[in-house]
Amino acid sequence: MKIGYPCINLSIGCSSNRTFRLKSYSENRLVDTVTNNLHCLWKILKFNVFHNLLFFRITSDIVPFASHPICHFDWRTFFRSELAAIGEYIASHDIRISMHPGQYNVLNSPDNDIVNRSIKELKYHCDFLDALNLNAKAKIQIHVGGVYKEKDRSIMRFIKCYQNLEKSLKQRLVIENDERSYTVSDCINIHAETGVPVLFDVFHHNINNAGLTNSDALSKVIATWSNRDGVPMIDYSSFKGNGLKIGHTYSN
DNA sequence: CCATGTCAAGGTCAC
DNA sequence: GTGACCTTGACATGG
Repeated sequence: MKIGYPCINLSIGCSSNRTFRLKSYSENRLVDTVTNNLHCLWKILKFNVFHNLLFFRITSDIVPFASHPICHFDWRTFFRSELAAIGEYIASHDIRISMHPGQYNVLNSPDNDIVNRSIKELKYHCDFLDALNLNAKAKIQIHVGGVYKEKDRSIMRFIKCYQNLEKSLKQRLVIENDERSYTVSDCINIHAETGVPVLFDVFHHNINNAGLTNSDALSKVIATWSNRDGVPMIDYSSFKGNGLKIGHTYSN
């Protein structure tokens, strides 16, 4: 089993999440920021290897505004050698990688523009992992999306959209149960139609479990991961007594 | 220099 | 109907 954490390392004094305001966008600003972010990512990964933390979620901010219409910069070519070097380090130390695009990615929205923007953003994540030359075990985790007061049809829209995604993206995409709308059981049903692996978020499940125990949920989600997808990923986080969220760990 | 309002984006719920 | 919340930090403005 591998254990890790998402995005931010509080111990080494750099951030791979650095970004800037859209208003201050420029190519120079982007290059500066991505240079910093990749450099810091590299430091984080080395720190992680030293501490035997072989699972890491790379921040979506690693290339700010990558899928925004304002960005025409070919960052994959510009940073080719750095990206390849980081990818090689990841592969040689057998580090497991995930990414988790934010809540604005909604593949089942009734609004086509929102769906298309979401696909573009997911493609950026896919491009980044591709640029690291990582195999299909490096995953992109998303939630199913909105309910729109018609859950069955909303699930159908997700399935249709997923089926029409290009293969390279489908190979990396996994869905995660959320705390409100789509439970593990819902995700398992979507898996049955699409084959998409289900990432088990224990914390969300304990808020909204639809009568399924942790251990039943666990055995069901594990079965959705094939050899090509790698060891199943689990998202585990906890609350401090006062209700503040104190952190995440992940295992796989 | 520091405090604090705001940041690309959607959906849901409390009020 | 408005605003807080979501993975949370960090940018950017005004003092």
